[in-house]
Amino acid sequence: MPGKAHVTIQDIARKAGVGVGTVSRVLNDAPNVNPQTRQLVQAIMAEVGYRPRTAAQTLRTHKTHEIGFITDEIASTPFAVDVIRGAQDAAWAHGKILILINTNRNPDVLHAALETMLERQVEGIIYAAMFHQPVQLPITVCELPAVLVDCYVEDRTLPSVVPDEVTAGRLATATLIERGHRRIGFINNNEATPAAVGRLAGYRQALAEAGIPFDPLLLCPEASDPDGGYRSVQRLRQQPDPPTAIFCFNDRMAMGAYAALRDLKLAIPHDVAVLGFDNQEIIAANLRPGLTTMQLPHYAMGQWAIQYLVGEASEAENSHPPQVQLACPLVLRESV
Amino acid sequence: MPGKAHVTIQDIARKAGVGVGTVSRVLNDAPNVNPQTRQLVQAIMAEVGYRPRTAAQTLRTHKTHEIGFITDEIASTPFAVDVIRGAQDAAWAHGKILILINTNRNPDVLHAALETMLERQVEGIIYAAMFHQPVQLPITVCELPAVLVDCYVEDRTLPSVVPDEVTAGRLATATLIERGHRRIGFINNNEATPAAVGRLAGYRQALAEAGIPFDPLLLCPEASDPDGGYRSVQRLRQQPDPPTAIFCFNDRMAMGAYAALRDLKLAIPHDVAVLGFDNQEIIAANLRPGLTTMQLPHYAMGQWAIQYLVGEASEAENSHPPQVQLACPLVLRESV
DNA sequence: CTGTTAGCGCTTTCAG
DNA sequence: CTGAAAGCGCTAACAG
Repeated sequence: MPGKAHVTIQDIARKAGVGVGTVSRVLNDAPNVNPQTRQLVQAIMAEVGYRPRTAAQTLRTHKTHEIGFITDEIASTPFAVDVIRGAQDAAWAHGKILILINTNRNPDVLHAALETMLERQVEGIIYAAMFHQPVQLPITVCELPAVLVDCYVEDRTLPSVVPDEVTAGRLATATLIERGHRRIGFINNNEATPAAVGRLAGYRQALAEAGIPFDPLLLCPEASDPDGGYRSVQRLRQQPDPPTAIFCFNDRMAMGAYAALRDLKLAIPHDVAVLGFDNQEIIAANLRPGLTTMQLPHYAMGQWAIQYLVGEASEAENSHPPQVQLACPLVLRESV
Repeated sequence: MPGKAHVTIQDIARKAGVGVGTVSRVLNDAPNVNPQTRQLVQAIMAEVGYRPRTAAQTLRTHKTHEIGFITDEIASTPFAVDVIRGAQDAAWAHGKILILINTNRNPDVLHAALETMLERQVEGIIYAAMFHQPVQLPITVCELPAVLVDCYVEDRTLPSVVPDEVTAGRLATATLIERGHRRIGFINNNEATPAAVGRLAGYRQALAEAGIPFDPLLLCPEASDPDGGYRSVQRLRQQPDPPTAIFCFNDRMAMGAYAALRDLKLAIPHDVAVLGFDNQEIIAANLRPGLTTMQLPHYAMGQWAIQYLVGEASEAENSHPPQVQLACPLVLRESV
């Protein structure tokens, strides 16, 4: 007598003195079952610790309740986990489970990952990049519903959800303008990413709306780290008519800006207001004074991706794959 | 004629003029197949884009190649993703795929998650906590191989992998001693976690090994945030014989220590050396001078968990579940 | 080396 | 309301 075999629907059918069909029905909460019978069957199931085998159900129904989640690289940014969290929470709420594969930016792995997911018959695929960027994907993705998170394909043939960089840049700048500032410096990332381009557009838009002319002297493209922020502030403050407020591409640059301002004996926000981007708690909440900053909608993007995938069926072949932009909330602290 | 049905092994068998058995054999790289036949079959498979259905294989073989990964809460610490990365990379290397469920510390979700994984017949379960701690788990886990990451059960009945806090505390302190310091302050977390208790033990051990008497005045239990670090340094430096080196429970406290030292016009490391814990890049690499700190083996723990699960079969009912402690490497920068 | 034949455990008509 | 029967797509003997 080998190790105890798996308890099947047959076993419990026999013990209950009913047919397997009936057992299957109570298992799936089908309505047409005699309450008495149902109770009996359930009791026996509980007693023997019966557990349906997912593989068998899947083979029969062709429903896996799985969603593939592929990332280019999980690690890079600390808040990127929020995308996973958002997706995971939403998936669980919808009775779906997440299959996770990290490609480490390796095209071969990506290809294999896609293949694996196709073989598993996942119900949809989420491809998440760790920062807002255009991507190229093997066409295979098209074989089933897919959503891009924090990235998009140039030809827009795949649905995608990204942060609304322009509005965020505009909101950040407008916040500074509302505080009475007219000379607002923008320390931008010197790489032409969607984030840099979008936020700059938003910055100019806010300026225009307030009737403030754009001054190229106030724009500082730099390396997106603390040093870049430090150098930019030095440069900015050397000008004849220096900015009284500074909008930084990210919190790390803002960190450098704080250091530069301190070295220049300038008080925040009294002498110069500073506004960051990313809301990296470790920086934003711990800087003195607390850094006012914009928050990326990572959790919301992960959530949206799942919701789109789950609801997609009802939309039946929508003409254009949606290209959604999610708002970046302002996190107000004491630096403006 | 409905939407094209899935291409099965039967289809390709027919097209190739062979039996399904043969097709199955080439699919599984079985040795006993005529090279000619194999090529033919493979060609046809490629041509029609055949893809084996995982569910069918699983139902038949009872092998899922899945490993469940359960976390208590993904978000809290930014470096926690490294555990996932380590596990994911190792899993992929072993042909296993990860099923991810985040419980948000909800016992009901945990229970349901376990149930789901059992139904899926995962080959093993990893339960990862987001910081080193004892945990309680429903016994269900015992039904299949499980590994605890960054946590353990009090009775040690489940294998677990955690950071070697004692050795880390000893190494950190010894590093300071080597630099010639005799008065070494330890700003510890004021909660009695394994990390706090272990590192303190290591601190005392290193002191003892160097023949330096332990001075309770140099021990500062505090809230593990920048403010706690700031306050501690103020207190420590007020003493008649103040420490010339400070070991901080984490980088955030070290961040506060830097601020306090700056306010006291004390230079790092010239006047006072500072050593942190966690190697949170955003802090450690950006502080001036760069913070020397200890690194938690997150990636390695995730990796170890998978390797244990995969290799476990060969160990055949080992008497005691292993309780592994992984080393925390020292990351040398300029603060000591 | 290869075709045939049983099922894996479950769902789903189809008759009662 | 319920039992019986037919597979889902694949693997694994078992005879050739």
